[in-house]
Amino acid sequence: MTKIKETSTNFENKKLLEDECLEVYASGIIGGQWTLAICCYLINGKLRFGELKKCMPTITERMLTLQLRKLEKNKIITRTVYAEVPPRVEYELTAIGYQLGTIIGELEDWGRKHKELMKP
Amino acid sequence: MTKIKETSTNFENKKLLEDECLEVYASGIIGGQWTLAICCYLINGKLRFGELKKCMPTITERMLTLQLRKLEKNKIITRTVYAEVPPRVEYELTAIGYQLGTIIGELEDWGRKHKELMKP
DNA sequence: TATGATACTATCAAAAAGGTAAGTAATGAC
DNA sequence: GTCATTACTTACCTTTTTGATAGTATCATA
Repeated sequence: MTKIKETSTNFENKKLLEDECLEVYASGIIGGQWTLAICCYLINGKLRFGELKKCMPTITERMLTLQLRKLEKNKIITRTVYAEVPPRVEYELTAIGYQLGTIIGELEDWGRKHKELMKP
Repeated sequence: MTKIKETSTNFENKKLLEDECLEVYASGIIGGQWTLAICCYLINGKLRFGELKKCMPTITERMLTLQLRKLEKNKIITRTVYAEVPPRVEYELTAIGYQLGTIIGELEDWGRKHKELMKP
């Protein structure tokens, strides 16, 4: 998750697919390794950087930052900085972010069924 | 998409997240670059390898094979080989595969809204 | 005998994603 | 003056995913 090379075949392919396939487009936005997890925690209300980190003890600060930036850029969350020391920054889902709730619920149900199916 | 290193931190992190978060688990299964697209085409009925390829002209045969194998391993699709020459292989969604229909629909709706929102 | 169709495999290289570790800025508490 | 706190940033490295290209098997047809 650094800069992407806008000349790669990979980049072209992604763009083409997302252009003609809204579900691929959507999954590209919420599809990062930690993205959905972050949204899950935020769906219960805003959280600070450090609180999110505590929710996901294995994420590195770098990754958390990158994911949050990406989510912010995609208008899934808002970022509010309070001019205090030490700094306080709060993250909250936007309207369209909260609308992921349904999808998250569906994924959860489907995931449960699927996991059950794969058990034996 | 070849063999994974089961000792990497990355692998550990994924496993942990998927263990405690069913939506992350689910998104891991349908989250590949071409996975959802394949499912979308299959949702209208079974297709042959070559037909899928025609649906997605930019996918390489290697990638298509890899994705189909992964989907098969995860019991999202079935693979039927007919003993003919030249060979004929058909892919079809399983029951749990077809149940992705709801999620795909939701993703589509959300994607449309989101795309609209990002326009200006 | 050569060609074509189909559904793959096998290598190798490139790109993207993720991890490690160290450093920064501001300020209040000690 | 040193330390702790918080939310990062930076540089570098490893792992994972994806792409490019060429090759395989089988038989029917030309």
